Amino acid sequence: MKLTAKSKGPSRARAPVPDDVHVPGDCRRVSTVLARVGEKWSVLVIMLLRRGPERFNAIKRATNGIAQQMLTRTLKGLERDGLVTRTVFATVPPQVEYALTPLGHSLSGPVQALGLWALDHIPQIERARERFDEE
Amino acid sequence: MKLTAKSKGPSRARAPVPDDVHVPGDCRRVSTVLARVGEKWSVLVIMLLRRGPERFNAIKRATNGIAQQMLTRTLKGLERDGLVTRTVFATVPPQVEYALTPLGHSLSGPVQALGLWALDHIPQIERARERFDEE
DNA sequence: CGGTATCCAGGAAGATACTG
DNA sequence: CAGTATCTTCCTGGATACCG
Repeated sequence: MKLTAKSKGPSRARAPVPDDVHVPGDCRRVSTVLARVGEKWSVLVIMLLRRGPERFNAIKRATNGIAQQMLTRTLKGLERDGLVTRTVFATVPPQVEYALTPLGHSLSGPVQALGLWALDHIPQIERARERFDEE
Repeated sequence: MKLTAKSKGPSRARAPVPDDVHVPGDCRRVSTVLARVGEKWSVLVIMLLRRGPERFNAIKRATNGIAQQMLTRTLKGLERDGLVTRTVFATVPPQVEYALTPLGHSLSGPVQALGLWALDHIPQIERARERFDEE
């Protein structure tokens, strides 16, 4: 979403450029990133990996409660987006290390900002929810 | 995500993280905010309302393609979190105006930062996805 | 105009069992 | 250790119809 822009109507209609730029295509693509951030475990893993590479079970322990397959899926999603690398060492038993890519590190900045905002305002949000739910 | 209070069932989405050791309670609460941001339409509506209050159908037109009920749900969720206000004018036909609260305005900052990051890095992410999907 | 009420498809999250 | 394979629940998003 062009974050300062106004929608103009059906994207198939035409493309007369208005006073500001709203590109529906960009909008859709940005939302795939927001969706990734909104996933339950993705951000937790990203923040964890900021401190350095970790092995599968170390991440699992650190996230405390994630189902094994959910962690597999989460890591695969992050790897697919180029946010995390997966390195297999041919040892016995096998050892797999996950690490943030530069892209992943770069994402962790804005995500951290959002997280800090949330920490700051969660009491206010939770009060609003309670008030709303009372009716 | 269902942002209604405490789910206890073991098989619910967004099951509670155990209260003990490694995951601080704040983590869980932050993730409810991230989940809201990850919803398909929430951020779009927030960004739209930054420029000023809008009526229901104006938002609907601007978001271009949202189903009416999805907009109702989205707005209700934002209202519940105290991010948006809903004002009904007793006119004929009825007129309902939605506006960002100060809390909503405040959230739009970090969200915009994340959106700009996404715009900047989407090509890189999409290339990574294509590469990954080739195998 | 601005909603509810239904119903539906798809997928996210999870529990559990098995494997190289 | 680090995964797959299966099966289940139920949430998200959406389509459609009706209402005050």
